[in-house]
Amino acid sequence: MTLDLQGDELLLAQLRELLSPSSPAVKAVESCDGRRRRRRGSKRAQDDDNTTNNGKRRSKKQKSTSSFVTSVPDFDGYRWRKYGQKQIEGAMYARSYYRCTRSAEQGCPAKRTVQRNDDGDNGGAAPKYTVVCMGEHTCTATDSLEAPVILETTAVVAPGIIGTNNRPDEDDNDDTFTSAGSTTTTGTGVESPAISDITWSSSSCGGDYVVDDYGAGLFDVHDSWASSASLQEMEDFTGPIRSPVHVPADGWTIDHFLLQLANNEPVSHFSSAC
DNA sequence: CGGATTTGACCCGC
DNA sequence: GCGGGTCAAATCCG
Repeated sequence: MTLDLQGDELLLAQLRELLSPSSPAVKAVESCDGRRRRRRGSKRAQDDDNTTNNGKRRSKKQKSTSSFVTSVPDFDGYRWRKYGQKQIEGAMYARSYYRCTRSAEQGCPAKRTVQRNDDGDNGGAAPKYTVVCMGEHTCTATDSLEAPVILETTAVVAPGIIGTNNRPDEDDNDDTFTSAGSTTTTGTGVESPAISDITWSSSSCGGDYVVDDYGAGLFDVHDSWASSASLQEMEDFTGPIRSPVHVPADGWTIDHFLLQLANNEPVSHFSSAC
């Protein structure tokens, strides 16, 4: 994955630019550098006697975590709500903390952190992000807008999915892409997340392992299809799914996919529809 | 107006 | 004590 990858990422970047106007995430970025947010004081220091010590603190250990590296971190099929951002020691970019938007309604424990990799120069292409998922989704997708549909190509993007910033020229808060905001639905709410050359690893079963080749092979790039299929068509997922789209089985969630990858199992849900 | 984001402070494991 | 993870008020934005 050297030259081809760069080409793919170039294409990705171009697609991002094409679709970015529809992305609220980009707006967020723009607003970020456009005007500085006013400092807001936290009242914590004043009334911390009853606001912080009410036993609501987390337990730091998460049972199962899985991580992967992707240039499209906002792919997931779920909606995420950002609840924190932190500059990590030794990391060039801040780490963002997300939890499932249904954590409140349905008590979904799923969380994830997204951190842009310090991969320096990648030719202005999409930067890579390390996404660490913690906990599994217990929320149902029935009432949500997410009906994960995996495209086979890394270059294919869902409406709004890639509208995230991924701007290599941002140096500080460019990981403020919004996963939640990017999950714009089209009609039936069918979503078509795209995975771009992901590198998976899992610590859920002890010991990390990387499935770089696996992921790369799974989501092989089909430039020809990606470029021949018009973006308009791709945006219209209310209709029948086109052949290059892999439709997951019932009850599929990204977690299943994560688990399968983590267990080095064949991803049977992704039957080749080509 | 309600949901999402920002961000400083706080908590807690190591 | 340090640093990562979380909280929650303030703010933004559609």
